[in-house]
Amino acid sequence: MAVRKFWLVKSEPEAYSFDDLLSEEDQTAEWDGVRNYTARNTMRDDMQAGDGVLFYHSNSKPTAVVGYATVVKSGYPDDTAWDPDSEHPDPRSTPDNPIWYMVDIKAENKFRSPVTLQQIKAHGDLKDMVLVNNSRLSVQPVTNREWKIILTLGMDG
DNA sequence: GCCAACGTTGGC
DNA sequence: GCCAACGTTGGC
Repeated sequence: MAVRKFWLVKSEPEAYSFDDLLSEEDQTAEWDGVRNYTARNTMRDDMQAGDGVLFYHSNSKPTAVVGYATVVKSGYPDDTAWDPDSEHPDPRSTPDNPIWYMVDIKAENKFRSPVTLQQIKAHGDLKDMVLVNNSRLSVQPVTNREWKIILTLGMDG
């Protein structure tokens, strides 16, 4: 079995919040609509069932990791790309030649205390997080150590 | 609402 | 292949 890896996904809570994920059937949703090549590559090539996912709220008060989820289905073509009625249609992407990919994630736990960006920036062992250094990437890797620290802060903090 | 940082597009 | 212009993200 492959080594479990860890990731962070961002969402504006007004668009889709962690509570929205929790209220899905099976607390599971397709992580669709991502239209950035770096994030696409991560979902298509790297994310595997069983991996851990931190769920971050951007453009919110406060901006924070609010819970965590698990990847339940690895990368597969994002069919919303060729749906003209979807929120992020891209006519260049077709079923025969998909450009964009998504994964399925399942909510696990909501944090008792959200871990704010402010906390993360102030924490010596979290300063190197991609979140801090490339604030725009919406699907990004998290180290094993960062995962443990944030889970501890969120569940016990 | 502002604006810096970043990603993408498209002319050359 | 370069790079200027443009659009978007996201913190503040």
